[in-house]
Amino acid sequence: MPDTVQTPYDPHAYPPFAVTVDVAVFTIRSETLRVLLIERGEEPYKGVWALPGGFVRPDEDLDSAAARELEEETGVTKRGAYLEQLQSYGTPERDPRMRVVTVAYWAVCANLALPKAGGDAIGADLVPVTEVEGGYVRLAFDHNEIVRDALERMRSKLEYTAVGAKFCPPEFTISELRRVYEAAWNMKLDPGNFHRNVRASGSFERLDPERLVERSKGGRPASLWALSEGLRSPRLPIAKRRRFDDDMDEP
Amino acid sequence: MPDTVQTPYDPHAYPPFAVTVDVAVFTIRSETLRVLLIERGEEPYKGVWALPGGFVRPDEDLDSAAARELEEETGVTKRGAYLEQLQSYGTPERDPRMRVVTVAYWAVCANLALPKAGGDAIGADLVPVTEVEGGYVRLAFDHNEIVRDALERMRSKLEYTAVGAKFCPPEFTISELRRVYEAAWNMKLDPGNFHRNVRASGSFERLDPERLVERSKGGRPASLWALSEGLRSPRLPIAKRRRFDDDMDEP
DNA sequence: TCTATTATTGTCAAATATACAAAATTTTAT
DNA sequence: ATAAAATTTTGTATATTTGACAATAATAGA
Repeated sequence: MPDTVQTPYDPHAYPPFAVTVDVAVFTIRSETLRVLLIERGEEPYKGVWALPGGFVRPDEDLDSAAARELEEETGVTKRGAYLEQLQSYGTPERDPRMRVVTVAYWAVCANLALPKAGGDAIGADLVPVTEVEGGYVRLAFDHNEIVRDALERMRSKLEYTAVGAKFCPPEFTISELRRVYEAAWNMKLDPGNFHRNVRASGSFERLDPERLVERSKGGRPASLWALSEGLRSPRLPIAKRRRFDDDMDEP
Repeated sequence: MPDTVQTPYDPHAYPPFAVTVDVAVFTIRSETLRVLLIERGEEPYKGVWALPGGFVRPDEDLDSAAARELEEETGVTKRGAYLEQLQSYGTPERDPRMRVVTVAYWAVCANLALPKAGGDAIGADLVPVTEVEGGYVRLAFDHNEIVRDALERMRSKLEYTAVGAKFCPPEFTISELRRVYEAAWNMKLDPGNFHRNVRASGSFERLDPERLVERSKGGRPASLWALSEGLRSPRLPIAKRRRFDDDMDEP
């Protein structure tokens, strides 16, 4: 810009920032979409629930820092999960200590073990996202906003990618996958139509002529399926987020 | 994590980072989608083309910093453009001077004036994105990657939001809007179907019984349209990115 | 006036989605 | 053992949406 005589800012004084990563880890437990929260053991916000996260190390990539935080809190390595950058948050007052910009990530894990407190956390839990979205759980910093944005991104990605499979173990039935969508979107989906969409998406493949029983409760045994290769974008959406009768919320 | 006796990292030593914003400003000029680039006047990468950007000031919001950079380089205020955060880039070696994390934004402007050099730029230009995507223009830092990601996000948002209208002046014809899509996706769209989709999207409204002529070349005069209110998500996609005969590239 | 050009509306067939029925194959209850 | 219920899977009829393209409208320019 046309810098006049008096420049209000010296571009050579790089203002010092701290940079952190925070990760919204989603999983499904007892038919409920949950987010991993830790209870902070240090000021600021000591004793308050927050997303797992921490400072990016001097020689560490942002993605690596997020993967490290993910593994520290869950024991799950990057290969066993889906991890994607969301966006950054950096209002000047978001951390009372100093100027901190956080790079937020979201992750999806299958069958997350009940987390143990560790590091600077005095507690940890898998909290139903309805409690966060409903405002019943107040999080530290701007983490309520981050969770809201992460949920929106995750729910939207379910429509046109195969990321939903990351909520399941490597081998899963189509009904198990459908229950992922039903928990994440809080709505019922038609089993027949969902089945057809999964097959047509081209993102999944049936495991040989196997059958699965164990999943109790009677009914015809289901075939096992797996992600066909990596996590490519499927040609067709797995499911559209539209209403299907039932007592659940509308989208 | 189960911190053992020897912790490999002291969490109280906040590693100092510099934080910048970089903005990929898109516009359309002579039927061509272009991105605003500046020629750096300072080391590193002096004389190399780069995205406009700069350091976030100590008391400045990230969005404000991006809006400031946008206005400094284009003279366009946030109200006249669309500005959205993309994501952050922070590999340790991306800036040879020091550890810099950049928060990338993308913006859409209508009728951008040919930019003047200013500040730490010795040149500026609106470069066709094909030259950047084709690898004919090598940008400073990781800005080639940022432009690629910004393009992908922008093109994808054209499908299900009304952001394309921001390439046009406040009042525009449906054909002008169609040419935005055609330039951005590098493909022809069927005029009739596009017209129907715009009307059905619910994101635009026709300006009273006005007509427009001036847009030379003969033909029936077109109605003027405008974004109906802010930039909400339309109920229906404006256009699907599928082929329509012609000599342009396939999607 | 006649032709070319662009805008707008309309039409029809193909593709897709939705609702729902039916068949297959198991567990659980009687 | 038999019946009933549950669950997966395939199929089908209808409605909706899309894509291709025709038809009409309204102008500029020759």
